[in-house]
Amino acid sequence: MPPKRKASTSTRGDSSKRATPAPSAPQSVGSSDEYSEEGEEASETEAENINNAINRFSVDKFTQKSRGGKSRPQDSVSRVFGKNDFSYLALKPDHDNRPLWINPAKGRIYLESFSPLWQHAQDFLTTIAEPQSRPSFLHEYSLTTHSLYAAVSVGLDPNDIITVLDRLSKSPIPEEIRNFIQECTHSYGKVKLVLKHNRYFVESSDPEMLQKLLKDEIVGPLRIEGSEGITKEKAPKMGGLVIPGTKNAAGMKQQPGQVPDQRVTRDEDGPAKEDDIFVTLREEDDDDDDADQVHSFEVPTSGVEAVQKRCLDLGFPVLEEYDFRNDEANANLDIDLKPSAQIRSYQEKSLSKMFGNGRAKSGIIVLPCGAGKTLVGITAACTIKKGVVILCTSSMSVVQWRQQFLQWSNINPNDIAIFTSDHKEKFSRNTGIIVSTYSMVTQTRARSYDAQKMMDFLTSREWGLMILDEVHVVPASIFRKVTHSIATHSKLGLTATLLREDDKITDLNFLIGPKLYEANWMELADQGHIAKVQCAEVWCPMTSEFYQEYLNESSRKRALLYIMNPRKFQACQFLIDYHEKRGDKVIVFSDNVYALEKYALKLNKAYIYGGTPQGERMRILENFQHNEQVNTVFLSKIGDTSLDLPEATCLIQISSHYGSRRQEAQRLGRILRAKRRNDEGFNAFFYSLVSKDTNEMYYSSRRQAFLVDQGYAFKVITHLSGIDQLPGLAYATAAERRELLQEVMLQNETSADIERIDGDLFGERTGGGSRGVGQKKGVKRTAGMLKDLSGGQDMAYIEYNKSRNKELKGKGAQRNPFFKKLDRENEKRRKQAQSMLKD
DNA sequence: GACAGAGTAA
DNA sequence: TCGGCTACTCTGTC
Repeated sequence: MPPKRKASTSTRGDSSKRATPAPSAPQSVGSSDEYSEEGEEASETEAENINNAINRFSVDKFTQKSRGGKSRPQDSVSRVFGKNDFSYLALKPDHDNRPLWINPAKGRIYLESFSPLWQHAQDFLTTIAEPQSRPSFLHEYSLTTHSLYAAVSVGLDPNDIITVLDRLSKSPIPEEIRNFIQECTHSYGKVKLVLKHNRYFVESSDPEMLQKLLKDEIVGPLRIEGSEGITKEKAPKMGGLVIPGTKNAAGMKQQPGQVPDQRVTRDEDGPAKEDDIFVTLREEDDDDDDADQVHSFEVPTSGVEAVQKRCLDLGFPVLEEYDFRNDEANANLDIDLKPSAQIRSYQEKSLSKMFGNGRAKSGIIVLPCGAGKTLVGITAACTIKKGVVILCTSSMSVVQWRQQFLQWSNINPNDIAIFTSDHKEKFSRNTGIIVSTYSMVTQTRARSYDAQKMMDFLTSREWGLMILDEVHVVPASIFRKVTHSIATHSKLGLTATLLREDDKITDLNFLIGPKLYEANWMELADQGHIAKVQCAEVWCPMTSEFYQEYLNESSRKRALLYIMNPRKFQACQFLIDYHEKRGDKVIVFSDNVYALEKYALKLNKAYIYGGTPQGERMRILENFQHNEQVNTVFLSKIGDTSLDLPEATCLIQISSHYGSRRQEAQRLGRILRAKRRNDEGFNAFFYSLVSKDTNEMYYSSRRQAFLVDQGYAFKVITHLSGIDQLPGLAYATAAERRELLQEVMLQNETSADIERIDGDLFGERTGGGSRGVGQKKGVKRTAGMLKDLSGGQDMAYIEYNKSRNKELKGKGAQRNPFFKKLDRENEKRRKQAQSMLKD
């Protein structure tokens, strides 16, 4: 088989799996003759399958034509692409100069990122479509109803969308896409949800639309009797709104002739004619129907979510806008950005989407961690200048938000209050900012007296803005209540990773609002706003002892084995040593607290997990940040969300939560804000330690999907050169490794079932049957034997291991005392390890 | 300030 | 694809 052809086809096979579309390139595909000389070999690969299909083509050619449905022109390889054959789409003569391919069946848009028009096209596409995958050369976007709603909400006209799309596309816009855009956009903004005096009203200037809703089986019954009314409303003008920290409110609203902001266009040098792509988009909003009559009816607070969801399903999404400049009912808050706070171009872009027409639109802004999400939130608050509620996931980030507010704005410290379990402050004046956690606000059980009073305060008034940090958690069943239990005129969701492993993420479209802006990570890295990162996956072989146990354990217990793999430990030790010598600050992540503690104590490093008291967390982080001696810190998954670790430059991941893409991305985000990022050739490092030939490999690939979509490339490291020469390498001898294995197995069984310890160490062995997987008895027994050989049943061995003996003593009586003792033990050791930090 | 207990996310 | 398991946060009591 000619290698050349094989290579080319397999490339196509691979790429179609990820970003590359191969959408409609009839000319580029060879004729059937070229392929027909291929032999009929057994199909091993996908590429092979494709070839076989091509070979069969001559037979299928006629049957296919006679098949019903639309008759599209077919060519030699149409059969292969099936529904994805778009060869009927004609290419424009100058298609080479245009960067977009469009898939009419799925609404997917593919952008050639090497095109000179790339920058323009990207700005446009992020406005009208959702980025799916942005690797080096070809970016994939998806045109969805939500993305189109968002586009219209920032002031784009459907015809403009089609015009610009057409200008950028290699082929004329397919009919399907035109219709889709028209349909999605024409009813947008017809229905509004308005908060007035703590009551919600559904408003529309079109009485028919309202009638339609009142007749709807879901919305109708929710109406509060006798609340229909007609009001006159004057639509506000955009003019004069300036987002603090920016030169002007910019974004889509620049005057056609105006020279665009330098910072925004710094690295754009496309042909001059392309600047007018956006001219059509910069026209003023069609607020022609100013002073229109508005019809409305009231819905109860509890019904708001249902109404929003229903309207979205019906195809007229509810618009939530806050005309804060004309709001006289709520007191103004005295707040402004400090002059020193300079907003970056992408922050400005995202804010201009939010305040695009002079009012505040609810929605979500997606920025990588370290790119200044907090500052975006603060700027939004400074623009609206009304009462603000900020919700975070942990008490730690509550403190940080407050600090950031004090740092970037001139807010009076008395006007910004914290509401968590141990701080229940109130602001002294009639309006202010409250920072709290989701769980504090959604708490359903009995509250302490103070907390209840605080909640009453929160729910009894109207707020101008609610900032939802880490907004991807909101769709979770109880957190979503916050969106309506606190009355607010606008909502701003912030997150780095708009991802969940379940399908609730789309709920955010009606819980909060559309995605207003999503940054491109690679671009921010190129511009020096976030650090460049080298990603690597380190493959650590399992030692034979560990692998033996691994093969014989039920899946649940396997995890601990591959996390505690001595080779992984060594790799971790080596990498820490290597990077500390380079002067890096290293964070090690472990999802598993047992492993976290084990690693940290063995390597004599500080660690933080959920049980670490607030004060101690602060102290450790403080030291990590400023103390030259403390260059490594171990974090449990508490570090995934909301910890602010400005100076880390290297990250090592030793265990993680299954295939959670969010976690991976969030962790990576921890090193993106490195201050040295602008040094020549500076790189941050992200290592994922994976035990070879275990489930971890599979999870790891799943986890990386998001980052790969963001354009990151993972290198695979199979050998760390010099690791064997490292002085003081842990678990270098077989004896040490056996001891570790023994400990791990014990721990393993301890957490799984306390009774087992008796059987394992003191009781009689009852063969394979007692240990879970019954089917593989023969193998199990062998494993038991191996374990015995390794010292498991040997009392002498146990005597050597004093601390373990102590634990075993406690174990005999009851279940709980054992755990208590174990915990106390761990606590003691932990304190010892960390007391060194206090000096 | 420590601890138990409950509820939640993922 | 599903469900388990773990970590985390908050409350209230001592």
